[in-house]
Amino acid sequence: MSTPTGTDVDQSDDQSDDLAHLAVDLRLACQRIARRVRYESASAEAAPHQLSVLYHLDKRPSSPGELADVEKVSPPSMTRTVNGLVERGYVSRSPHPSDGRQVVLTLTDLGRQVLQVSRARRDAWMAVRLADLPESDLDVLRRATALLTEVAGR
Amino acid sequence: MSTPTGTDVDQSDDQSDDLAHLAVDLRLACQRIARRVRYESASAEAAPHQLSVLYHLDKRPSSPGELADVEKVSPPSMTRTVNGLVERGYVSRSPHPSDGRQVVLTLTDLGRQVLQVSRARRDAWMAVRLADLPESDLDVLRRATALLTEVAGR
DNA sequence: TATTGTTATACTCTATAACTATA
DNA sequence: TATAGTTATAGAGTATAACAATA
Repeated sequence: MSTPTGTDVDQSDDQSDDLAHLAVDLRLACQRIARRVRYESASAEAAPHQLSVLYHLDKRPSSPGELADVEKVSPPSMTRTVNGLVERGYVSRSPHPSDGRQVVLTLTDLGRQVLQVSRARRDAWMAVRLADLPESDLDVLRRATALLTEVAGR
Repeated sequence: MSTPTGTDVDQSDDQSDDLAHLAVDLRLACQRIARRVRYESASAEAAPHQLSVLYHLDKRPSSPGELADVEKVSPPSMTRTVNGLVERGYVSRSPHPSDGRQVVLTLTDLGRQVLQVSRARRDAWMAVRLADLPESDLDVLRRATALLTEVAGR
């Protein structure tokens, strides 16, 4: 009763050819990576949810409503987040050219700098770890990346 | 200016043999998986951080302090989380046999049930997706899982 | 009347500091 | 005096409801 099926993943797992076991192990591995990355890329300049908005605005200027949709957050929450970014000078508000109700949010140069620093620090962690691996392992990870992206997308 | 270095990962990436590119793509893939899993396994019975504690207690009874360490959370936060779990009847407090200062937290039968349901729902999502893949892909993912676990652990 | 965005208010999770009990 | 845990208090982030401005 106290040692159920799929939890004991930390130990070496001889029976990992089972699909369910792979699902559990793979999920755990991805979650650990995500957690580490989040931890390693923590930034004094901007919190994770703020960075996420900056990343989006780097792709294109957007309205608060669009950001709320994309980030799966309520409009008031996004207003609050955006306020913080505007106060710090990372984002600027401007009126929508044709629709007076809307607001256009744009990344400032300072915001772009913050993004660049954060991006560098975040990716450095993973890159350093990959650098230790032999080419054969890297190849496995390359193919796995494509598969994981597929799996996550559906 | 608005299309910097490492962001354009969503597009097909012909030059993905580059280590830095792999780092970015792999990170993104893991983050997407983690996000999806979190979304898919959301439970009315217990919030993510509560489930995380239940998972740990399923491995072995622990003290609040140990849980706070493992979960990288402050002791007061863990007290609060544990209180919620005790109130719901998922966890029971008992005195430490030799050290009167410590408290031993144990998963109750009800807690184990909650865990089981959550686990089933969470893993179902990933397992269903993996079931579609050919054996060769599964093999890649098996090897990648081991590598990712290694990478995340260091 | 519908939509976009903001303000008002409340709830949850988190943290630091102070306190109690035991070692 | 140091350690384990809790309580007190405050600070982020989020949500729903109500409101203002525009379409």
